[in-house]
Parts: sequence; structure tokens; C-alpha cells
Amino acid sequence: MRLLQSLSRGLQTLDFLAEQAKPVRLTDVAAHLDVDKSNATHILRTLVASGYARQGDGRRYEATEKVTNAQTASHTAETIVSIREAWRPKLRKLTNETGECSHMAVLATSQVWYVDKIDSELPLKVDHPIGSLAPLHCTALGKAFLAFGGAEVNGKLESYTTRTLTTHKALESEITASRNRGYAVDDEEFTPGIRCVAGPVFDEHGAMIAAIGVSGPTVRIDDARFEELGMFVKGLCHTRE
Amino acid sequence: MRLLQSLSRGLQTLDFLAEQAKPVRLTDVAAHLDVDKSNATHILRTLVASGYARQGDGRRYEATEKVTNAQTASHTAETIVSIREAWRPKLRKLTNETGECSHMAVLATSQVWYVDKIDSELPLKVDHPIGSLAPLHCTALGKAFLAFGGAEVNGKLESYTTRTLTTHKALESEITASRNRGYAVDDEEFTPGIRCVAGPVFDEHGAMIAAIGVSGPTVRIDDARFEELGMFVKGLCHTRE
DNA sequence: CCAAAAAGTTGACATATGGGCAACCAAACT
DNA sequence: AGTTTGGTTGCCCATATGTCAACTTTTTGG
Repeated sequence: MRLLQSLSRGLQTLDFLAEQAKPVRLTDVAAHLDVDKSNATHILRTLVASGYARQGDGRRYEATEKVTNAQTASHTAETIVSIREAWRPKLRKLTNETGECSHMAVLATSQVWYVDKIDSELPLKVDHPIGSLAPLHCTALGKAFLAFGGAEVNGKLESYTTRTLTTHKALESEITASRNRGYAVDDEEFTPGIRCVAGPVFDEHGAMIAAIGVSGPTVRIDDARFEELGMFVKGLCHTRE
Repeated sequence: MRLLQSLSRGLQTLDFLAEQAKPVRLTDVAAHLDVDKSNATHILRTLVASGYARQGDGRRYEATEKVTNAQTASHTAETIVSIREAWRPKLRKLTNETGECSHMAVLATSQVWYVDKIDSELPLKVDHPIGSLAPLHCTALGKAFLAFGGAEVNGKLESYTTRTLTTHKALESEITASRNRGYAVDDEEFTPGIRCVAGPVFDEHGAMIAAIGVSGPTVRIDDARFEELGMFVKGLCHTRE
């Protein structure tokens, strides 16, 4: 069995570039492959010339769009629809057992994009229409992406209510708290009178693909119930299909 | 400037594999690269060993998921959301000027997935909820994907109304007709009493990413208006942003 | 802001690599 | 079964490419 060395190394390099979130230095590539710097230069140059890599600002290298990165890759319509179908029973269970509205959302351009919901039967209910967008920093679904999906918020944190977290520092510690807790919350931070909890949905590769959660009016959700809902969502998210 | 030959050829091969929809024979790869069959064997073997290609049924090769294919690639959530925002004005225009409901859908697992709509103001109206799915062979939006997006229907064509096209032959000729016409139609093939027209939305690479269309009750859409709507949608789809 | 260290590029050289040829299997078609 | 076309394997030699070292550029730290 004969394999082409330079091709193998080139592809290994591609793997390496793809799995690193941030652009990588030539030296690191050389070290990773355990080859000479000069060899790494040639490999990277070839990758660039072929359109598989590009050289950014500080002459660092990164993989182009030709290569998919399981980690970062935003998910396709196909994946979203199939995950939605697979998780609909759990969403239904969420609403049945809590009586509150449940939602599923995916990440799109630093916002959450609602892709499914099960309505509450109760007259006073929360409604995020399917297809609508919401910010990450003040929704439970959004914070789930920040805590478990490696999403990041860039720029100013707009304030929607008096409880919205508007400093990156406060948000950061809330994210850490969510990670420890196992679920994310929104305590009237987006809409007054509405509390939500949400947890992450992972695909088979362990990449977060969606968030699911329940939302209800504060009049029905006191602190004890809030926590209870959180544990319930956490439980649902952690059961393997 | 020094480039690595075997790596370049390997990446060229990857490009070639990625742009071919169907798995490719070793001979074709060799011909494409203008190298010896034995060389092609080595290259392909290396690609397979590195997880960038796989060998299918009739020992044909295809690129794995590691490589993105602009043509086939289903679009990501990011892309869908941004296209939706970009086209919303046109969708609104569609409804304003026709008075009928307009929709946008993307392709997901051989179905159309409604991602946006503008409701008609009229009391009798069509409503495909955002987030819902519909078959390809009997909806205007679906047929737009068949005619302009290279989508394919596999298996049996389920009948929804007496007008649903249920043979692949009839569907094929309807697809061809749509291509010539520049837009696709649904003449009560999915829901009795509803006629739709739809056209394709392309991304910057010329790949079809979504379909937009208008739907209305047959009572308001006679043959003349049906064609008029078609031309209107066609016009909208062909104007560059 | 300068010096020193680290990162990256270029050139030369020698040899392992891989490109080409041809013979050899394996399917596929008739 | 015979013929044709597609794919694999082994060998050999040329050259593509990996290594080393000198050199240039950038970054870091004082």
C-alpha cells in the first residue's frame, strides 16, 4: 500500500487548520506535522495556491470555505430539519409536562432563529413565532449557545428590560454559571414578565446544533419552579435519543 | 515559487470530486488530471486514507463531508437567514402588488421548507405556516427547485388532489416546461382550490438557494391572471439585488 | 527605540518519492 | 465463454521534495 507523502501531509495540514478556530502560524503547522519549517512553507503555499487555505493578517494561515469544520460549521437546512423532527417529541413532552410553551432555535448570524415551537394550552402564554430572530445575550436559548455552543457576542449589548445584562463582564459570569448549572436562563431580560430556561442539543459529533427551552410568565414561575424547569430541561437534553 | 506537485494534484482531484454530483471513476480522474492511471490510484488512495474521499459501490470515488461543494451543498442557517432578510422587500412587493400570499422556501431533505411569508390582506387566503414542510413534486416552490436547483424526486409521487402529477414522466415534462417558462406552477396539485407560481433565488455563485412564490385561490386566479403572476414572479427573480 | 530572539523565506543538495510504463487482475458487456 | 474496458501492482529511474543551513523579516522585551 503506497501513499503519497506530500499529499498526506498536506491533508493533515488541512485537518489541522480546519480544527483550529483561530488562524495558525507556520511554525505550529511544522511542529504539528513534525517537519521542517521550510517543508511547512511549501505545503502551505501549495494549499493557498489551490484555494484550500488562505493567509490572513499576521501571516497566519486558515482553511478556506472549501473545507468543512465540524466544530465551527453552521448547520445546513437538511440537518436542522432532521434534528427538529427528531426532537419534536421531546419538545411536546416539555410542554405537556410543564404546561408552558417550548421552543427550538438554531444559531444564525449571532442571533437565535426559532425553528419550532409547541404552544401552551393556557390562555396566558409566550409566543416566539417560528422564523423570528432574537438576540443571544438576553434569551435563554441564546445563552445556551454562548455557554455550550461556543458562540460569541460581538459589540454592544442592547438593553431590552431593566434586567438585561449589558456588560460583557456580567454576561461572561452568567455564561459560566449556566455552564456549571447545565442550563441557561432568561429572567425577564428580554421581555418583562417572561422567564425562560434552555439547554443545548448536540449532534452525533458533539457539536451543538440547536437549543430547546420553555418559557412562561413570571406569575406562574416562582424561583422554585424556575429551578425545577431548569432541571427538567437539563434532564431532557442529556437523555440520549 | 515552489509548489508541491503531488499535493497540488491531490487538491485538484478533490476539487474535481467535489464538483461532480455523482461518484467518479478512477479513469475519469486520471483523464482530468492528465496523469497515468497508476498515479491516479495513488492519489485517490491517499485521499481515502486521509478521510477526504471515499469509495462507493462500483468502486467509484466521491468526496467526503470534509469538503464543501458549492453546487450541492445545502445552505447553512446563516445563509438562509441573510437571504431571507435580503429578499423580504421583494416578498412584500409580491404581496402588495398581487394581493396574494407570498412565500419563501428552501430545500431540506427532498422537501420544501417554508422560511418566510407575507400574508395576504384578503379574507380568503392561503397559509403555509413558516417552518412547515411540503413535497417537491406538487408545489410551485418545490418544482422551482426541481427545475432550477437540480433537486430530484426519489420514489413514489404521492397524490394529494386529482390534479397531482403522479408519474415521473409527466413530472419530467412539466419540469422542462417550467425551465422554458422561467417559473414553476402548481395548479391545484397540492390543495384543491389553490394555484401557485414560483421562481428561483440564486446566491452569488449562481447556486439556487431558495424559491419564492405567490399562492391564491383559483376563484381569483383565472388562466390569464395565472400567467400574469408567473411573469411577475419571473421578473422579480431575475432582477439583480 | 534598539537589541535579541523568534518566525518565516530562500537556495542548494542528495535521495527518497512518486510518476510513468507495462504487465497483470477484475468487471462488464455481448 | 470471449472480448473489452476499468483498475491494480511492481519495478525503475528521474525528479520532486524533504532536509539542512544561511539569510531576511517580524516580534518581543528591556
